[in-house]
Order: sequence, then structure tokens, then C-alpha cells
Amino acid sequence: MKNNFLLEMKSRGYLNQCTDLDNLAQISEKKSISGYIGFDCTAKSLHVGSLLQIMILKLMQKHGHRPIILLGGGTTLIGDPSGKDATRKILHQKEIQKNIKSIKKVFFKILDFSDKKTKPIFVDNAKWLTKLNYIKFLRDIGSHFTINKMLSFDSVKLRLERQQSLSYMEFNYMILQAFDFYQLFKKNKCILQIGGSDQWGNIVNGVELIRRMLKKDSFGITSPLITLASGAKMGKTEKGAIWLNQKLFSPYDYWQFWRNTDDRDVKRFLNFFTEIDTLKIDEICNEEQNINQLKIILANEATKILHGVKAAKNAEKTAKDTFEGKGYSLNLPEIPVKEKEIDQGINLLSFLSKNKIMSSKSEARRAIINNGLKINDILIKDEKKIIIISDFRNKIMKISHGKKRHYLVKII
RNA sequence: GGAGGGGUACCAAAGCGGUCAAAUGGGGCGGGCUGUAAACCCGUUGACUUCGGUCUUCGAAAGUUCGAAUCUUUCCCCCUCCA
Repeated sequence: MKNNFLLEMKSRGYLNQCTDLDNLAQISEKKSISGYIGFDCTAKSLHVGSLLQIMILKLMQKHGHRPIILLGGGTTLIGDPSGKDATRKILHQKEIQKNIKSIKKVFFKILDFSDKKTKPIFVDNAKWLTKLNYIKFLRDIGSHFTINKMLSFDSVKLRLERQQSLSYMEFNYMILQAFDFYQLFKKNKCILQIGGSDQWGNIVNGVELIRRMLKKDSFGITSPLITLASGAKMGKTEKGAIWLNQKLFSPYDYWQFWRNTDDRDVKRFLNFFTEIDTLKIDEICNEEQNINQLKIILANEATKILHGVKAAKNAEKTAKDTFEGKGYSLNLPEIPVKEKEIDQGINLLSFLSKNKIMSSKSEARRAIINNGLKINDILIKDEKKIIIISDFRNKIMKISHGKKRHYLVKII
């Protein structure tokens, strides 16, 4: 196989399985192809768990192919049972549409929209799925699926084996996803679907549906499921999630996330989440003995892709100032206060909870009891502390929660 | 539709009349060690508090009781087996 796109997929570790690698290599070598990935729209933002998929889209562009981003307004209404223990909450269409709008922003940042040939296309399967006629769909599409086979797919099998309920609604998910691929194949000449390894079954169904309905070849690729060295899944849930949208997760926090990568994951992540040439990665990993230096490179490069060079540089500087120097970095999150308020004295506990530094006064109290709160690098022991004007130097006061979270309170 | 089992905090899971804001584990947060890593150790993990307590919480509602996560009734949801 000599195909730049697929070779790089492989060397970066993006490639897990492919339905027909040789044929796909031949076709994608000769011409520009379109490939799609579907994203779940249950939240306002995607998180790092989806980042690998986005990197694959980016890689497609690099090699002259066109990514199609399916934001599944239709399928999100149903909920993919793959890899899920329980039915997820059902969202309303309005909410999903709002999520889609928010999620799109990330793609505009990461992917390249300037080249006509590889400009990404957004599609929303709500457009066709919500209009389906049930009987017609059953006859045209449903007849191509056997229950026998559907029951054998992991997404279904695991749920049944674990004796967890699987609704008929969710059971239909794979058919809908197959239909999506079929639609995109017909309307957008999309011959490739990419997904996480848990999507294999769904993807194969699509490929088969296309073959049966149109007698045409299409392809599927899965990427490996990334687990951290610690064994945890990447991305996590709710509170610990590393969101890609800036509003939910700041560039500095994002940079920090990469900076704090487990030693054992660094090299893999350089390949996964940066655009540094793979050979170059081998080289720098061999040369650089200080793993922390590699983590900084990782943080810089990964942040650059999402938030841009400037934000990455700023984050690096902020980190340097806060962790290595004693000085106050100007890039820390700022909290404005009025001079008048300080003259009256501000209760520290209320201040902390009001400004979301802590989620409640109790939590703030606990942090103080546990020696976790500092003002201007001096440990606070008194939970009843009142903030006064002498706590400020040049109208600035630094509040630190633990070693890693710092805020600048500024008099305005 | 019938029979049985169950719904407890972020998650898993104990408790089955008072000593329960609820064991234990995971996760989170903080501290120690260190390298802003891992592993390990310690603390903490409902809210408010004048630090005495007060208020809300064990699927929902009503009730029994001096007192309920624990008992009763109704309702909702989930699971297993049978039809």
C-alpha cells in the first residue's frame, strides 16, 4: 500500500480496522474522496474523547480529501446504545439544535475552510430521518436487516447479556445510522465512514446497505478507543470532562490538561493530537530526556490546533509565570471588584462562592480547613477572613485554590 | 396480564424503627512526597451557621409513631420468571 492518507492514518495510530483497506487505498490515491464522521449532540460541546475523530478529518484535508461532519440531530433523538450501559436521557429537538450550533464552532476552529476542494460540509440527519415514512422505511430499508444479525452486534449483545434493557427505539439506531451512510453516499458521494471502534458494527451495516441497495462499494474505518495509561477512558463524564468549546473550558485549562498528561501517554498523544511529523516525533522523543519538555510541546501543539498559536503561547507563559516564577501572570482569570465594596470589607467565603471559585461556602470553608487556600501566596487559616484594601498590591490580589488554580482579583 | 426482586448521595453498594447527613469502594477536591507526571500516604466530600446548632436529602405522595432511609397505603419507574 502506498497511500499517503492511509499511511499516515496508520503511522499516527488512527487506524484500527478497515472494511477493505487495499481498495480504499487505490481509490483514495487516485482521487479526492469524501468521508464522514457522525458526532453525538447530547451536550453543548464535544470533549477530548471526540478529538481523535476530528484529527482524522483534519488529516483527510491534509491529503486532499473532503470531510463531512454529520451532526446527528436525528440520531441524537434516539440515542446510540453502543458502549452504553443504560438508555440515556432523551433530549428535545430544540435542545439538540442548540447543541449542534454550539458544537459546530469547534470545527470551524480546527478544520480548514479556505480550500474549496476540501472544505468541510456539515449535514444534519434530522433533515431526512424526521421525514421518514415508517412503512416505506420498513419495506425499503428494514427488509435488508435481519434480527438474527442485529442481535449479534456487540452494542445489542452486551446490553442483553448484562440484562440491561434495550428499548426498541435504541435497537433501531444501527439501522438509522446505516441509512445515514446510504443517504450521504447517494447525495454527497461520500464513500467512507469513519468512527470509533465501538462504531464498527454500525459502520459495516451502512456499507452492506449501500451494497444491497445500490450495488456499490463503500468503506468503513474505525479508530482505536483511546484509554489513558491509568485505564480511564479519555474525555470522562460530566464534571471532569475536557470540553472543546472555549466557553466551557478555557484555553489555559486546555493547555494544562495536556501539560498534565501521564508520562506513559506522552508519545502516543503527540502522534494523536499534534500535527508534528511522526518521524520528527520519534526524533524529539529520543533526543529530549526531560519528559516535561515533551509535555510542553504536546500542550503547545494541541492547544494551537484548537485555540490558535497565540492562545497556546499565552497559556504557556501563564503556566511558566505561575509555576516557575513568583510573579503574577496577567493571563490568569480575572475577577473585577469595585473599590467601594472593599472599603466595606468583603467576606472571603461569600466572595469565593459568589465568583464561582468554589461552588458553595461550605466548600470554601473546607478548602481553608484543608490548607488549600492562599491569598498572595500566603496560606489562609481564618475562614472568617474579610478582604480589605491592604490585601491588594497595585490593585491586584491573587487568590489560589490548591497549587494549580489561581485567580487575580482586580480593583476597578 | 400473573408471580417475585428492586429504586439510597457524583457512581457502585450497605443500612431495614432512634446512636443516620447515612458504612464501604470508586470518582472529585485539598494536603504530603515529587517533576504541574505516576504510584503511595493523609484529610475531606448536602447546604447555611453567631460553630451551640439549624434546614433539606434515601423514587413520589399520604399515613402510623415521641421518633422513619427503615413500618403501612397509593402511585411512578426498573429488573427477573411465567403467560
